[in-house]
Amino acid sequence: MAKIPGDEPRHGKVTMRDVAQRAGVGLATVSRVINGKPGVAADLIERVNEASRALGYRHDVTASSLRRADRRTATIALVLEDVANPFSSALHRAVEDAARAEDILVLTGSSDEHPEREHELIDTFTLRRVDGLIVVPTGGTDGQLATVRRQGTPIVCVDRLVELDRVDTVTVDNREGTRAAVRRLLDLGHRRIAYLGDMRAIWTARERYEGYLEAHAGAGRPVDERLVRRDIRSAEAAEHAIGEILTAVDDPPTAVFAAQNLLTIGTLRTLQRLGLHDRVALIGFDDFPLADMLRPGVSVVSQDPAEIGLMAARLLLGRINGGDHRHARHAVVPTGYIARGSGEIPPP
Amino acid sequence: MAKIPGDEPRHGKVTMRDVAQRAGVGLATVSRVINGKPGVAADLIERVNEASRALGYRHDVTASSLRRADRRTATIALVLEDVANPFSSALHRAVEDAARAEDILVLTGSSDEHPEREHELIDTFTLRRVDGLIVVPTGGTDGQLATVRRQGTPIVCVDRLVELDRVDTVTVDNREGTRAAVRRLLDLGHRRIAYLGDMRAIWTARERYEGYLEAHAGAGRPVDERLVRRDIRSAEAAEHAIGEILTAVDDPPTAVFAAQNLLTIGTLRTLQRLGLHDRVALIGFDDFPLADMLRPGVSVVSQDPAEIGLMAARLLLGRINGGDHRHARHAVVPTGYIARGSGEIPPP
DNA sequence: CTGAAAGCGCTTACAG
DNA sequence: CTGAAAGCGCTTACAG
Repeated sequence: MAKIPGDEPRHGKVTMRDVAQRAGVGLATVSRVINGKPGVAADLIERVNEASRALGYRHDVTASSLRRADRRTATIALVLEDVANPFSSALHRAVEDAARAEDILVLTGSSDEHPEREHELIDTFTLRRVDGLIVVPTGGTDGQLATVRRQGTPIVCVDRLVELDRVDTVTVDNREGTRAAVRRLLDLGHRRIAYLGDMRAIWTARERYEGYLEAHAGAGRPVDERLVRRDIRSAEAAEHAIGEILTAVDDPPTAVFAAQNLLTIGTLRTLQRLGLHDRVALIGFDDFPLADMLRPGVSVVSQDPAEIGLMAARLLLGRINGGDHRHARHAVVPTGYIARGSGEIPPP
Repeated sequence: MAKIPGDEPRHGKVTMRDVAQRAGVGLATVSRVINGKPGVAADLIERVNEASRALGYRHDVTASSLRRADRRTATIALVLEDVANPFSSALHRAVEDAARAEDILVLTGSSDEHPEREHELIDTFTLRRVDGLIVVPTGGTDGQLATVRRQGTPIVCVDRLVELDRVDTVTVDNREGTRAAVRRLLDLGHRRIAYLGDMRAIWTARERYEGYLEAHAGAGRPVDERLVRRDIRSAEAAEHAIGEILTAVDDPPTAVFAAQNLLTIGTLRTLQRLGLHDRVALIGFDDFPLADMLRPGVSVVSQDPAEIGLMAARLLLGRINGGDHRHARHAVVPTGYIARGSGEIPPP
């Protein structure tokens, strides 16, 4: 930075040394008091605190972590798909709040679902010596995660199941949430229920499809493969796919289950375009803003990203705060069902 | 953290000292090469790079910043209203991308519009010695911002105007965007246009209201105070307020301008409830997801948070990278208008 | 152009 | 219980 004449000395220049001097004690004692270590005489504690207050001393966490035995930096990192998408940002906020309660800072990064990018982020964060990592894994970095974990950094994976030694996971019950919702459609009398699913490479997508199959099996109903489209990755692709199914199949579906946000919206567009939005039932997985304002309101299987984030933060902070366990834990956060109309349309 | 027997040594333990040894040079030379400083013999550069690569050396930015004259940490901080709201998170993403291009990390925090919380965040971030600060200011921390700036940290304020020495700002043209939109309604023939506005304490809210007044003045039309409600802070309050205006006023408005996201949605709810959504025109300030899927589609004055974020990042990084100026700069990002139907409804 | 030494702000053995 | 010294991983005067 260019030096501008008017500049004051940069940042609170009062150091521990200053506090020690003013309190008339050694540097080590100040350190002990600041860190709340036991075994310091009460009057010294008093003097240090007073000097610290009088001078406006501000502890430098970064510098302290350098020599510290445990290297703690009071920082954790959060690797998301994209900080700008609603699921990610709600998760982010929940983690921020949980971390703040312990004066821990949160670093974030967006992987955009690219393993290389995720790898890079994990690399950056571990180099900055974060105390722990919460990751929505792309699936392509298991080796790296295992290594980082073995080197001592606690890790919690979120949203997708990973099976790594001492790595905790938090997921929702994708399978059960889907099964229950599809079962509702079957119970309403629907016999031909289309299914739109995300990339098979994604664990959640596979689980949700299993739920769809289980619902049919549980009701003793066959699945018509022609009503199923998987590996759909955008709203546009969903628009197209469901359009095909609705028009090209001779015996078209009377209901649709869209296994992801964007696919729900794409389906909706096509239903509106074909004028079928009041005749074909629709349930989506994952809620979205204004779903209640549409006509009909869109029924969804809802997840609670804030709850997921809180859970992940708890597991991580638990390990960081001395409770590092030998075994991996897996928390499952329940899904809900929000009936708004579209999922309650009966078959003709 | 509890030490688990199976743990490997924590983190890449190869240090600059190791590289120096392997390359057969002094520590200072390694530092010079890593930092790309001029005046090192080509063959030494080669040897250092080779040793560095062979050993898998990873530079510790945090440690380096401790002794560094400019104290740079390759970190900037972003103080948002709430990382989970769409405007904030889009801004966040844009800043992340711009910072990443220069290998700079972004710290974020949510002020929730509370000055005390904002103060705390700025405090935390400066203590961690961030190289710069991008802030969506609550308005209650001007003194702190001025001090931090004087101490040398570049600052860019976003979304709201602040007038502080050497603090840059990025805003949108709230006034002009509003004026143009309201003018459209006037040109359509509307004579009674209701106005719903956010807290007067917020600069953007005041600016938008000015735009509403200017449009009327420009068209030589009077403003009826009974159609104006300001200091509205939630969708529910907007629902209520516009309900009152539409039913209690003897000569009800034929159009509504909602000066903020939530207010637009609240208005929409009431219009739908009263069955007026196809008869009363509506324009909102700030776009929102699925606005195009509603019936009618909701017309809005749109801002581009990604553009705002990019702009802010550029101004900040410019100052950080040696271009610190004496004068404050103020960038204004233009707004757009998206016609989707609701704003195009003519008066009866 | 290059390296040995000092030092950034702190913590941690090590003596007392 | 307390303090002087060494050291965390690096950068920066300071000599050569």
